[in-house]
Amino acid sequence: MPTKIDIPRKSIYRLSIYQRCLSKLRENDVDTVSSEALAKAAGVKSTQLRKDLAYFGQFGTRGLGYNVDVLSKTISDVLGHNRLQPVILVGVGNLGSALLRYGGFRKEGFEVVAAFDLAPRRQAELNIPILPIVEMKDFIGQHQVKMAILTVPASSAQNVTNQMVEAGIQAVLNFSPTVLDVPDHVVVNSVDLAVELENLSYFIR
Amino acid sequence: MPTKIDIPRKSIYRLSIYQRCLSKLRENDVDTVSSEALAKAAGVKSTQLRKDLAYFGQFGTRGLGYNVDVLSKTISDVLGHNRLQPVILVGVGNLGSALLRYGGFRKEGFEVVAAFDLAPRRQAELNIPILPIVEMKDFIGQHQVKMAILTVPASSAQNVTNQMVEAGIQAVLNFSPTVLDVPDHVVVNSVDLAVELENLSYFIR
DNA sequence: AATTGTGAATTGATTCACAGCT
DNA sequence: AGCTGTGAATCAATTCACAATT
Repeated sequence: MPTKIDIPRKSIYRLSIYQRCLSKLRENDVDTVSSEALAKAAGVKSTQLRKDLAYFGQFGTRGLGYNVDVLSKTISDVLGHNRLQPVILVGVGNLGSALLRYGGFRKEGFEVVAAFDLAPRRQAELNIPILPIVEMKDFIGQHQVKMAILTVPASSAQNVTNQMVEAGIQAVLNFSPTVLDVPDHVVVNSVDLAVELENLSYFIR
Repeated sequence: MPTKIDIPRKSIYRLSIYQRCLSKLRENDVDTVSSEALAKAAGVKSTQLRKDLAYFGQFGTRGLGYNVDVLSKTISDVLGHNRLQPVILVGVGNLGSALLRYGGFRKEGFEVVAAFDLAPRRQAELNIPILPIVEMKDFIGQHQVKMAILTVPASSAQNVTNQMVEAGIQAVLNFSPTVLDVPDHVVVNSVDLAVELENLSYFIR
């Protein structure tokens, strides 16, 4: 794992966006696209798109643009997003169970293989096991799970996170409204709905 | 509205985080806090916290720190987050109805006053009206709603957004996996779950 | 002629270092 | 003595400008 560390996280985010735009182009049987056009679809400047791609190599043809298939494949490779990645979800409340039903993850390459809760209730319509949280550590170890979605209340978020990290989780998508303290080798992305709303409300007159 | 435009959006985000940490301190009857301590709780450097606050004025006492109540009140004022802000939610699918049930918004100062869907089904357990989307424009106008949560499929997101903006919506919290095109006076914050996961997967070995 | 790829310039955000209060 | 507030310095990200390539 050589250079991963010094590529801006924002560039990685944007790669995912470019990827999505490329899929749309592919559906429409477009096979070549300029940085100008792709950047417009992704809502960024064309120079930024080119700089983002430059971190990983050269994929375009001057005078012509990018081959949609090639670029799409390349970005998939870079994002390491080729094999199905197993994920667990912890905290089967309102938000947690909605995300389980949502299911849009699978086609993006993620499979929620199990969910955990302090007091798991059977949910017939979901076809994944909902297990008591005491079994979480063993499960993570046995199934070599590296990613987790955290949808527990703020009060237990840090505690649950500690357990997950101890068991080997390396990446957490955190929906709990709290700041998580994790060791350096663990990555956390937080989505805080209240903060997003608050932020918006600042900008309206 | 003079200076709003040149304060970094990231600072505004962090204000919300500070606010949450302050609430926790208040619950514990702490009445003074240093920038060092508060910054630690928020997961940032103390100089950054002080710089963030400096955009709005001087609220601390040198040698002592900040008064928790005063600072909390001040941040509320800055965020314009004092009166209950009405919000609509559009797209009552899995994610949409989960957010409606979630309800954590109210205590943060936001009230979801109505939800809209192409084919609204009555949902007894929710005590807000779920209305057909054709009534959205009138509703926005009549109730002077300025904020919307968008949870429709990507394919209709832009179309629905155009209608909302025409009716007077000024801020959108977008969960649809697509880039929205809006006029300058409208703010969009996007939460893209698949992108967040993809981003994490890049950083695990 | 068109469009990429990239050093240089610019703009923006963070951190440092310390003067100024209490 | 301790801690805030802030100009200066550093670090990071974006945009410009244009040479290189098809």
